[in-house]
Amino acid sequence: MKPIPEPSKRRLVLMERLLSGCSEETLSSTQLAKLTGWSAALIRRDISLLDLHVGGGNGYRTSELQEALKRLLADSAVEKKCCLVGLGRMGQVLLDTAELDRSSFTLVAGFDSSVNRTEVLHSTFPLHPTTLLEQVIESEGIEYAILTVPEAEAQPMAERLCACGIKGIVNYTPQMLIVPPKVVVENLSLLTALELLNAGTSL
Amino acid sequence: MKPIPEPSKRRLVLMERLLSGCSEETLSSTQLAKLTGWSAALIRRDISLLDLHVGGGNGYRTSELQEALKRLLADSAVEKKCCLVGLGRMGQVLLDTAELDRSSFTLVAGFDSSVNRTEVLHSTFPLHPTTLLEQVIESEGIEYAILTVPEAEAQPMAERLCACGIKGIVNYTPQMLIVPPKVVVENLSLLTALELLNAGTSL
DNA sequence: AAATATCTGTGAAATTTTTCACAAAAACAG
DNA sequence: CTGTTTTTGTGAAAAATTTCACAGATATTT
Repeated sequence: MKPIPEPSKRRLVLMERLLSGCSEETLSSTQLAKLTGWSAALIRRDISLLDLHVGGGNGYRTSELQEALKRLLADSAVEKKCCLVGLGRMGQVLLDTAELDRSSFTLVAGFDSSVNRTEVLHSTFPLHPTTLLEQVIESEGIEYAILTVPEAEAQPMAERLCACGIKGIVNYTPQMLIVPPKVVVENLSLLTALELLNAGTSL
Repeated sequence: MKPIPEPSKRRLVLMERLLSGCSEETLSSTQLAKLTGWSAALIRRDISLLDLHVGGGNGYRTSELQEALKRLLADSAVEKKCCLVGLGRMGQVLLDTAELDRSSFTLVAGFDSSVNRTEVLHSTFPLHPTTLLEQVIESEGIEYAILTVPEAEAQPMAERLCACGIKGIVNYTPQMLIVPPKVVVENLSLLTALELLNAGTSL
């Protein structure tokens, strides 16, 4: 498949999120431009990556567009297994989040260095001590990790995750992770986000 | 001040985060390239935006570089006031996060539609019912909002925030927010992050 | 202090991304 | 069915970003 430009990927993901909360029957590139703030031409070129070919006339049928986006972005039917590493306050909130329910991502394991926590906490999927990290990730075929450990443990834990073949990490700590080129990281720390906001408004 | 390219901003923010957990005395562009995965030339051009002018020889002094980054990114000494909108499970975790402690961002108010919550929860800063949102934001001069309300309330709440002059929103909901061009949004939802990871590894 | 080695800062080239502009496709009206 | 309107999809131009390559600056060695 032809490679998709990095900026386009980010926009397509956001567009899919936009559509999931949109009630319009059809949407033209101009309408989408109004909603997103991106130019209509850019939106058309992004969507052209989906090979929809609706031609002219009315814009895109919302459901069709969203379906195509989901197909491209989440490989649709294929379930992607994820694990939660660190079951402190933040980890516990994510334990039973409904956010992934209608997606192709599934939480299948949680890890914490405190056996107390892994035994006391209640969850729909199994919780293990961190000692079993490598073993469980490999046997379950887990692809993505959600990192919610204390800042000081973030880098060492990232290294263990990379060593056992994880493909991507959602990093909730403010520490920037150093990982091999193959591994992708998305940073979700509050501090990083605020710095980006501030850079966006004032620079 | 000359405008900073969008991709550079994101890298500079991450570089600042990297340095905060780095023990080296000095760092050359080549070393930084190894750590970050970006090219050395790109790193030099990004850093040149800081007007450091260390010349040749050894690389950059880590502390000096970090200081310059902080100065550029967070406007250093000036405190930026933030508020937390939505005090559910996620909001409660952020209520007493230490993450912003050594930064120039300060949480100065929390809001929730349930008066029960605003009265029962304990915090170092005042918690208000959502009815007072506009009033408190304006009187306190709050610049940034952290949005942790249920998905269905995200868009209406974003509109209220924009209407009272907020400059940026950290969006913890998976819903993409529609905001005026002046307002900046950073999306921190788990689902969005996983979709981006997946797009990064497979497209 | 001269020679050598290392590294930054930056024009200029290369590449990537976005915008422009318009032909062709679809809807619709009379 | 013909003309009018709307809108997509996409070459080609423009703009933005990244890489190349090297002069010049700083450190180090002999």
